[in-house]
Amino acid sequence: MKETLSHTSIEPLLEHLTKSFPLNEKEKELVREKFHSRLFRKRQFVLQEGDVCTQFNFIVRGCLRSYKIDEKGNVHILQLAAENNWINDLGSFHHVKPSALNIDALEDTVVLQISRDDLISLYINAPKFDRIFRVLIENGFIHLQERLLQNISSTAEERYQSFLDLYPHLINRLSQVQIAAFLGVTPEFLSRLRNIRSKSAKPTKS
Amino acid sequence: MKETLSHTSIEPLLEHLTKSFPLNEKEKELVREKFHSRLFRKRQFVLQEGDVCTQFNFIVRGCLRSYKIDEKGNVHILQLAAENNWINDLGSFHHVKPSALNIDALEDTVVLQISRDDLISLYINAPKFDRIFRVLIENGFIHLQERLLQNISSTAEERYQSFLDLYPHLINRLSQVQIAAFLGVTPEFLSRLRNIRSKSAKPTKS
DNA sequence: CGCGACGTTGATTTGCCTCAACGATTGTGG
DNA sequence: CCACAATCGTTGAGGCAAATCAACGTCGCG
Repeated sequence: MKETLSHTSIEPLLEHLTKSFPLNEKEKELVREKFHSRLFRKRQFVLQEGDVCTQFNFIVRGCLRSYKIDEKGNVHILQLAAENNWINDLGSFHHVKPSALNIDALEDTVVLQISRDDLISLYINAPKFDRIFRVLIENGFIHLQERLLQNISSTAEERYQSFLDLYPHLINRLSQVQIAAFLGVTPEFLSRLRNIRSKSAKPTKS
Repeated sequence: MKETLSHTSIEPLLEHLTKSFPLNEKEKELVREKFHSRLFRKRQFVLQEGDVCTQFNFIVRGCLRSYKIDEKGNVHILQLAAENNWINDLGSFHHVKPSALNIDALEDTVVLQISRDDLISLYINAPKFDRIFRVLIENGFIHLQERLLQNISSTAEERYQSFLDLYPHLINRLSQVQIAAFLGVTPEFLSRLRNIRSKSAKPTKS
């Protein structure tokens, strides 16, 4: 990966935003002005528990996770976010209060960030962003709802299958430990799940 | 409960909306024009699995639940919503596709409804509603995220305690069956949980 | 009044966790 | 570039939280 971010294009973000609604030149200029790129190395923190989440993060390249550590020290991954995805702690961001979450990098990752103040000024300068971010958050809400539904109504095996369907681009980029923490099972149990599956799966080439 | 809805006030909704941002008279008039009240009797469906969710529902009085029925016939409650809360299937509503959820009434319930088309016209006629609904959905997102976090990182007992803390106004209005379906445990197990708790809880009056 | 939903309790089962051990891989400092 | 440590993925044995199945008294409602 390049060491310098000077050539990091804001194009992926503009493209992503215009998917909801077309932007005029003034609005594009606002985006170019308010968002700033930043590189996070693998394992580097983007947000640490106890800190206030001050930035909205759009991922240009790489992969981040948000997670909570429970009192026993177990890691529970709330979100996995790769290219063209958003990640932050919305509650901490909006209410300007300490976050219970950590966000860190699973790979070297380039993000485009906007601060809370700049986002608010974006809303004020161009109300279209109210609409765009409304739609973005609606989509996030829908995705979160499906994950919760999955979580409360499925077995670990079904959740694993669902993960394979929904995150095909990530299965070869993440360790089993991370996948297990996302599914909400131990790595040992995920290993057993995969083992059982591979035995029962298409014994065609016998 | 009154049989007629003719006197149902739209005031609770206006009050709720102005909590985010003040509305001018024109905007209030739009709300009065676009929202319509409706009564659902206990056990009546507001939305049935397979149907498209065409309405945004704001609860004036009563209590609704959204839930999914899994292949074994078990009920999993996604949301419990009482006075001054919103409930719908946002995914079905926005993408105009069949819902996987049911919504029905746990009590006789009065809601104020707005259709998808009317909501869109609201956004077009007064962009402030883009902002208001952005904030509403942000709050819904934050709440949903906390629920998911709770769900993946806590035991049934902790979730029950959390429910007592977060929904004090509902504990005496819901049957244990409903609470269990919300917590994601069987009614039998919830009964045992309560039993153990009441034994270990303050033996002050001995 | 009768019937179906509710809340409880007991016995048994099960899905997943815990702890422990191992070889294979990764990565890192010397 | 090697040596050592750390992490990873796997497997086994045992344990626990919660589900399942069954039975029974109670209560609200039609």
